[in-house]
Amino acid sequence: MEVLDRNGLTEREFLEQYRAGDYERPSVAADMVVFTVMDREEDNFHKLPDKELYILLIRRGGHPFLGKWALPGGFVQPDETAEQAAARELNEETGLSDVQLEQVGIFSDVGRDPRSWVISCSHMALVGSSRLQIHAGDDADAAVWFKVSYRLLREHKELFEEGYVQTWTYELKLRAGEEELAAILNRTVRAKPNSKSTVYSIMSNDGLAFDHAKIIACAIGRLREQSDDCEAALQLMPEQFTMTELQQVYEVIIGKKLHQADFRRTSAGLVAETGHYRRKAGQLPALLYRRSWGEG
Amino acid sequence: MEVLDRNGLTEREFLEQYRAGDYERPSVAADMVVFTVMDREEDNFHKLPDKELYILLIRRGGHPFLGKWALPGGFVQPDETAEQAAARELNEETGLSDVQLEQVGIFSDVGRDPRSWVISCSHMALVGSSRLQIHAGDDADAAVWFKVSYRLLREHKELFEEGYVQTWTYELKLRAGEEELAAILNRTVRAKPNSKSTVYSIMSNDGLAFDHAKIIACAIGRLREQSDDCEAALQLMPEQFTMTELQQVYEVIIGKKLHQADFRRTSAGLVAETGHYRRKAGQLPALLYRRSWGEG
DNA sequence: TCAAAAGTGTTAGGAATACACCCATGG
DNA sequence: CCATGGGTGTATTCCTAACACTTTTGA
Repeated sequence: MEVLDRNGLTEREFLEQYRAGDYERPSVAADMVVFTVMDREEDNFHKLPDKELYILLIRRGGHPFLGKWALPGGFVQPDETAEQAAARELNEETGLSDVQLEQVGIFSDVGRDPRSWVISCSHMALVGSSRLQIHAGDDADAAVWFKVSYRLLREHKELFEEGYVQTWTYELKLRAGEEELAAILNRTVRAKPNSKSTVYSIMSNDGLAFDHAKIIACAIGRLREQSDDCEAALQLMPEQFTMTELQQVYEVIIGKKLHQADFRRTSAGLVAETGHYRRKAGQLPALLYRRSWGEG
Repeated sequence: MEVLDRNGLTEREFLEQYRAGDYERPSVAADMVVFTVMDREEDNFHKLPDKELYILLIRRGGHPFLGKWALPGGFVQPDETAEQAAARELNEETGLSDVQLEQVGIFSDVGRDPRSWVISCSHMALVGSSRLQIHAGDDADAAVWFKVSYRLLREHKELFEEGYVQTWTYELKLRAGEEELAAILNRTVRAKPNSKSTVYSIMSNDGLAFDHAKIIACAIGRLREQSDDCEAALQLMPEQFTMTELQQVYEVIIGKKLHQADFRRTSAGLVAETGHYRRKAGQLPALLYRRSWGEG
């Protein structure tokens, strides 16, 4: 059935004569916060290596922010979705494919890119360290893993008659060799009877390009809050692992310690015994587990 | 300190000579799913009016999708964030301001707009029905509240060696007077050892423009899952309300019934008694409550 | 010998859930 | 009178956090 618009055109005729308006359009970048967890060297022969959270950054080779560090990413092209663009960029830069990408959000602050109008469509990904070594070095001249430290400095809450304003101040520190980047971020929640909004803002920033400190903070926040079970941790594990290793990775992700017995109980449904054991100096042999898709 | 790039330019010199590349750029639309809860007429003098969930749609007056219904929204402009654009559009179309806007996500499927490359940056908002009547009619010639029905039709899970695929099929029905829109949507989760992704897809669609059925489904899903307390419901309430009213609104949002005594216990910390009573025919007078920011 | 991890068991407290009541109202 | 909501009390189940304890290993 042909429907005519006010100019008497059918939809097909309309589309044929359609020319995109010449108003201004933004570039849309797909940026990525790629997380991994790696071991720290340990001296004590008894202790298992501690796990630490890392993200991938790339040193900028041109203006603006020349020499600063930025999230990997690139521009979305007309023949792909934002997710596909992120996956493509990740593959080009690290050789990785088949990783879970999750949207973090849109970052569209005015002036966030001094060159021109660029909106960032940010994603996060979790990549197991066992998969990393395979592809290291591709485009990795300037791509470096930075150890993440993200901690709450202070919290402030002010009550008003009709709501409240609560501010959390975080310190973000990223370290790789000599390089040390730091930023202070505020997360502000403004609650009124009919609205409640969360806003991140950068208070200080040393070494990170654009508003990427904000994107990283959002991603870490998301990582911590969304992980109510160890789903996320399981994505970072190799095929076989001990329960303690899984727990360590999970603890690094959510940023707090758990009790061993309880962790084993709650995550029992997500893993299965392999029957093999891992032997380590000075300790009891540990049963190796694998991911299980049991009856979920 | 002046850093020079490979062309010997300072950052300032670089930015002065910078011209945006002439590769293709998308238009970025800020679309909105505006929810409200309204009463249904009741015949029984004893019963309180039932609450029902509504969303706001606008009839398209031009190609493409002429005559179909679409989410309110508009294009993001260079001097505003995506959030601000959504707030501005909402204000222009309904007169509402000061509402909570939350990001639902980016929708960038290739070909989602037949005219040209348009990416939708979607938000959702909760608006109390008491605030609606004030501003009705502004631009509301074509803006209509549709009653929402969103229910699970079937669920399917298939296990593989290395993961599983789980699909939920939902029926989305929107009704306003004679107008009835319907869509069938699939939510598919693909889990593999190192990735887990959720994808929505439209199986059938009668009356909704673009991929807006998908956006609506995402927003409803978000609404239901995120609401672990009645925070969201409180945003829809007028200044004073009875606990039963609050419970009704909350039940409509999450799509299930709760027990009265338990609801009162769990939400006790979020409200405070006003001391006033509401009298209704055939019932005990009910204590009116207001929102409270107590010691949260 | 001993620090550290592997592994199992028990307990107390709190939240969620389910019922079971009684009260007041006005068509 | 009585359907309906207003409001309170209480038993039960479930989950979680916290603690306690034993075993094994190799430098």
